[in-house]
Amino acid sequence: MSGRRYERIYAVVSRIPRGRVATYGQVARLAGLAGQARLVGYALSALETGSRIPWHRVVNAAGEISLRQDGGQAGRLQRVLLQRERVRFDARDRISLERFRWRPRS
DNA sequence: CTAGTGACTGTTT
DNA sequence: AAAACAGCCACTA
Repeated sequence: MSGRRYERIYAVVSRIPRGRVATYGQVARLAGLAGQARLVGYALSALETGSRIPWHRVVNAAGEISLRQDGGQAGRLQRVLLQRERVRFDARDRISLERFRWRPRS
């Protein structure tokens, strides 16, 4: 099912702590796949419902939730899951990366 | 093998 | 500030 690249991506996403978010590009870089942000989105879309991977902590470079396909259902779920972790959204439905971006040590 | 697609992003209009 | 463009590459048909 999952290739080597997907596993690396999942391993990075799993390290994002509660109350923090990472961007697709950031996850790609940390997984050793610089410049392949789209692959991260592709890998997350392949996750099954109920997966243990904290997929909801990954947002786009603008600090917005990026889920275009599902009519907004999963997007609303992602927002709720993040708000439960006390991640705040502004009036334009954006998260301040300045405040909530995960900054792993080296 | 080729062509189309997409939970993206940095740069340029 | 917002939209268009051009790279990016695994996956599917």
